[in-house]
Amino acid sequence: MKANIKIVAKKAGVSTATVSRVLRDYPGVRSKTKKKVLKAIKDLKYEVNAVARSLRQKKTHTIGIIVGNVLSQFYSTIAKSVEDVAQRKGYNLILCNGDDDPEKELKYLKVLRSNRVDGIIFTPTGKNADYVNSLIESGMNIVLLDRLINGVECDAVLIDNERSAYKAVKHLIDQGYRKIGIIAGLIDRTTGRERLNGYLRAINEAGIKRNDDFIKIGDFKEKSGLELTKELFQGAERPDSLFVSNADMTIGALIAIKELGIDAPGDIGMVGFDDFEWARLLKNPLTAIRQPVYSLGLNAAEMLLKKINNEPLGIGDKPVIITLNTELIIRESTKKLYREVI
Amino acid sequence: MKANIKIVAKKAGVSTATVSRVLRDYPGVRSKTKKKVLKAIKDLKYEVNAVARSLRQKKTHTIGIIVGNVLSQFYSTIAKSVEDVAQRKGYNLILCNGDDDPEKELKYLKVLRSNRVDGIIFTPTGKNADYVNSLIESGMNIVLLDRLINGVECDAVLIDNERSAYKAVKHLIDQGYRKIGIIAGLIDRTTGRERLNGYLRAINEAGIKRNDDFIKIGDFKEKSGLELTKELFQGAERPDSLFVSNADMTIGALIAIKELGIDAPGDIGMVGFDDFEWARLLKNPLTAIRQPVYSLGLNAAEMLLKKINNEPLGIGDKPVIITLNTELIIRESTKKLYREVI
DNA sequence: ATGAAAGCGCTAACAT
DNA sequence: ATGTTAGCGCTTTCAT
Repeated sequence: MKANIKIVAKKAGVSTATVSRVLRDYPGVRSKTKKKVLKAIKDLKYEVNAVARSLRQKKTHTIGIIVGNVLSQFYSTIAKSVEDVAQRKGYNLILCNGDDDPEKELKYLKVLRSNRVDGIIFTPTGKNADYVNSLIESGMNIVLLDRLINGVECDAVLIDNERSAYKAVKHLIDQGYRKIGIIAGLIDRTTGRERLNGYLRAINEAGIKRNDDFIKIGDFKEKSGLELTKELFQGAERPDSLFVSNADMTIGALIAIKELGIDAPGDIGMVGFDDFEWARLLKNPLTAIRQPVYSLGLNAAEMLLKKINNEPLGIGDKPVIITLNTELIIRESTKKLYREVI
Repeated sequence: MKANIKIVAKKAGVSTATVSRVLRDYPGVRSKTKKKVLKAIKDLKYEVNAVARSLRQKKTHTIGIIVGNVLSQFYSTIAKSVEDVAQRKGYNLILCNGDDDPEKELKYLKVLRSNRVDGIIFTPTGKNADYVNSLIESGMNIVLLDRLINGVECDAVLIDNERSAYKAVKHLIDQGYRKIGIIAGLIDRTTGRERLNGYLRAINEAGIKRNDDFIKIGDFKEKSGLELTKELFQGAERPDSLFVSNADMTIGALIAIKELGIDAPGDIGMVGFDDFEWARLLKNPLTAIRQPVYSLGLNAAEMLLKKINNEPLGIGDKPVIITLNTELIIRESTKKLYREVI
C-alpha cells in the first residue's frame, strides 16, 4: 500500500511519465525500458492507485446500480447480470439497495454522483423525477430498468407488462376459469399499473364482468400477498382462480393458500408473475410468467456502457426503450378446469 | 457535474478552505458565512467530488465484498446484510462475484486494493493464501466470511459446521433412519470438510458402520446435487435418508428425488443444510439446518468497520474468530420412521 | 523515446 | 474566523 509511481520511477531510473506509459501499455516505450519498469513494479508490489487515476482522468470505470432489494431473486439476478457485463468490460459495480424507498433512492443517487460513477442503472420508485432530470442534464449516463418515471425522458429496458399479464389471465380464461382474482401491485408504478391493465383487458375481451371484490392492490411484498389472498378467499364471493402480479406476493399468496387449506389446482387455478427455480417442486407446480430477468440487466448494462463510450444507441437523441417479452410456463396449477371441460 | 469547490468559494466570496469546512461541518465557521456558502452550493447544485476527497484523505469510505455468486440466496443475503451495515455507517459497497473461482477472486482482490477500499469482506475459495497474506501485511483490513484459508491468520465470522451437520444427522438417526446418505461439498473448503466430519461423527457415535457408497462429494452447486442424488438412489444399496450439505445442492437433490418418483418422507428422510423461505411450501416441508446468514454478514461488516476505525476487536493481536450457531428446523421430511417407531 | 511540469479537486497545516 | 498553500498520486501536454 506504500509504493507510488514516484518510487517506482526512482527505482527503475526513469521518469514518472514513463512508468505511467508502461502502466497503460502506451506505445512508444523501448522494450528494454519497459522491462526495467515492470521489474521495479513487481519488486515493489506496486499497484496503481485507481483513485488518483480517476481524479486525473475524470473517469472512474465504475458504474452504480440501485435495485429494490437484493434479497429478491428478481433484483439479485439483475445485480448479477449487470456485474457480469461490467466485469467483462473492466468496470466496477457499486451496489445500492434502494429498498423501493424514494428517499433512499435519492440519497444513493447523490452518493453515486458524488463518487463520479460513469453511469447509473436503476429500478426507479418513480418519485425523484426532478433530481433524475437534473442528473441527466448534468451529463450523467442513466438507464432505467423495469420501470419508468413520470416526467423523465430516459433510455430504459422494460418488460411488456400489459401483454404478459393479459397472456396469463387469458390462459386462465381459456382453462375455463371465470371468477379470476388478482393481487395487483402499486399502481403508481408502471409495472403495477400495466399488469392490472392486462388483467382488465383479458377479462373484458372475454366478456367477464369486472368484479372489484376480486381486485386487490398490494405493495409487491410478500406480506401483502399473504394478507390480500386471505381477504380474497374469505370474502363474500370466492374466486375460482388467482393471478398474482409479482414473485414476492406470489410467495405470500402460496403461503396463504396453504394456510387456508385450499388446493391449487384442486380448488383454484393460479398463475404467478415471475417464475421460480422451485416452482416445479411444489405439490402443484406453479404456472408462471417467466420474465427474462437476466436479459433485462444485461441489456441495460450494455446500453449504459454504450452511452458511457459515446456509441450511438438509436437514431437521433430520442430515448431508446427496449421492451422484452415474457414466456408463459404452463404447469399443473392451471390445469383443472381444462381437463374437466374436455 | 461542473462546479467545484473553487467555483463555490468564488461565488460565496470566501476561500476554498472555508467551503471545505462547511462541507464537513467543521466547527469554527460563523453561521452567517456558513449560510452564504450553503446558498452558493445550492445555487450551483454542487456536490463534493468524493474521488478528490478520497485521494486527499487516503480514505475512500468504501468497502469491497467478494461473494461466490449473488444468485445464491446465501450470498445475496450476505450482500444485503453487509450493505445494510455499510449504509448505516456511511460506507459504499463495491460488489464482486468471485464465482468461487480462485482466479476471479485474485483479480477482484487486486481491483479492490487498486481502488483503495478501506476494507474487504470475502468468502474465500481458500486458494490465494500468499496474496491475502501480502494484503494483510500491507495493512488492508480483511474479514473472512463463512470459510477460512489454510495458512492465513485473519479475523473471520463462521458457522459451526461440524456441530450443525452432526445435529442434522443425529436427528435422522433419532428418527430411526440408519442408512444415511450424504451429499457433501468440496472437501478442500472448510465448510465441505467440517460438514462431512459432523456426519461421520454422528453415524460413528450411533454405531453405524460407514458406507462409502452413501458418501458423495459434490461441488456445492445444484447440478452436482441432482446428479449425485440420482447416483445415490440408483446404486446397489439404497439409503433410507439423505443429508445435503448446502442449499443449491439441496435444490438439485429435491429435483432428483421428484424425477425419481421418490417421496420424502414417504420413502426417505431428508435434511438440508440451509433453510428456504419456500421449504414449507413443498409437498413434504423440508427439515433443515437454518444458518444465521444475515447475522453472519452483519457480524463481519461490524467487525470490519471496527478494524477500519482502529477499534480493538479482541485481546492482543490474535485473529478474532466468531462462530455462530445454527438451528435445526424440524418439518415433515424427517417424520416417518419416528411415527412408525412410536 | 523519454522527461519536466502542470493540474485534476480536495483537505489540512499553518498563517493571519 | 478565515485565508494561503502544499500536496495526495496520477496522467498528459509540451519539450527535448
